[in-house]
Amino acid sequence: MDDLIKKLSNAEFFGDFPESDRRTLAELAIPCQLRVGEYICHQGDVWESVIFLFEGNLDWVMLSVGGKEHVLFSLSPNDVFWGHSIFDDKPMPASLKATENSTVYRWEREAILPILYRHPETLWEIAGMLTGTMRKAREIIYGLAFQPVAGRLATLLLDRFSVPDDISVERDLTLSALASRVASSPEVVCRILHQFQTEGVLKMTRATITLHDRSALENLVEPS
Amino acid sequence: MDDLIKKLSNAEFFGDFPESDRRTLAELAIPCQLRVGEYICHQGDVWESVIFLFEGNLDWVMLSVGGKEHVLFSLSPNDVFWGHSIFDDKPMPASLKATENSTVYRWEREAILPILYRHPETLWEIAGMLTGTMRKAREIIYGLAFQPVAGRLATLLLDRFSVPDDISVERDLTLSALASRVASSPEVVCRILHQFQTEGVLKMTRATITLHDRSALENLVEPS
DNA sequence: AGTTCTCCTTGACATTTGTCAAGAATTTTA
DNA sequence: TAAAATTCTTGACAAATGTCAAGGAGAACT
Repeated sequence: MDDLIKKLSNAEFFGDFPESDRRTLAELAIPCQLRVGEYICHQGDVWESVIFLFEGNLDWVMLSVGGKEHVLFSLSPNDVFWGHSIFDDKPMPASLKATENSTVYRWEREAILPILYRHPETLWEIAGMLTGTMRKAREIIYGLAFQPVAGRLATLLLDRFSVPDDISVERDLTLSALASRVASSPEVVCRILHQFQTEGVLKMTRATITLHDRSALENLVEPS
Repeated sequence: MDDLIKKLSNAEFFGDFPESDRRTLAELAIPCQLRVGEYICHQGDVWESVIFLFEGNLDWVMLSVGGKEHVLFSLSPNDVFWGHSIFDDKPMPASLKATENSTVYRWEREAILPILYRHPETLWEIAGMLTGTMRKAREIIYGLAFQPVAGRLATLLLDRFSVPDDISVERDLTLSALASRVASSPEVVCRILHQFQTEGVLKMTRATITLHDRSALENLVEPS
């Protein structure tokens, strides 16, 4: 409990609240334990909740009628996520799925609104956050509309290699997981990765990927 | 001027303001006349403005490095649009381009904020509107990630034929315009439309499209 | 150690989509 | 009305992507 209060002080929105409000928040929080693969919210449900990810990892996943999945982004520990339904009472446009065993604290709209009203400036922050999400969505649309799979994959890899001097990363995503992030199939992703290897851009083992030519990836993004 | 005040009373957000605030808004408004093809805001610019579309039509257009365009949505008369930069001071992710000669009223952030602060509930409405925009973005991503061009085109046509008993619509969009809305090329759109015609789904003349089989289009959307 | 399971890899092939080019049809402009 | 510009249409071809199938490699479990 005290642990939660401490963590909340570093969280978006709640970090600027006075200690007393954070305490109230912690008291009202509904804890949820999620196993890998479990969902905390389902596409199509009206879900008027806010969550704080204490530990673990959640993917924001779109499901197609045909059963395919597209992962738009992930939540990491300390992230706060506002269910769309809170703002407009409509069904959720995607699902939140645990990719690791996760600990989540959840608030219902009715529980959190009174606290929120005490801090009008938070609403402005929320607008900023929503705008940020729209920008992310725009990047995804840009990739899908203008870039081939190789370009989207390059973007994803560059994101993983974001620390400039860290040339090696663990292969923690399966080909299927990669595919569902670039809206393609595992086979195609496999081929493109090996093509990168053939071109000397990177080197793969079963456990890691080592980047040899960052600029080659950068040139692949938005080629012309 | 009085005309503007009257129109603002039917607009989102401002419609619930007291008359006096609408008057102030009208006084502060910066009028802009746009010719077809002109832009009111450019992708990449920091643009801290709100606009009210008095007359005409604006497209929200993404430009790729390669010079291609993707139209995400359009603004119609009476629509209010909040520049992203207002909320987070970052550059605009797309451009607003006039597709007809248009009359627009614009407010700078500094001008409109004081009025906004008098109506805190408006901030909640803004959050709802931003959420709606995110839902639209999600639909676009869904189409690009899971549906072939024919499916996206079917969606677009169904949208045009939204009035159930109106079987005929004007062809006011060129093939290029259609293509830039489904992220494809004019040739491909042309072919698919003719294919629809061959299948008896619709009939085209140079000026109109007549729908013969609505359910065929509906079945094309999210096929399996 | 052996079995089972998942994941990776690759080839072959079909389908979709993009692109170029050329000519016809139409509209706009002079 | 003639000329110019745009738009539509079609064929031919290339490139990208999806899909199926089969086998191999490694990890997990018993």
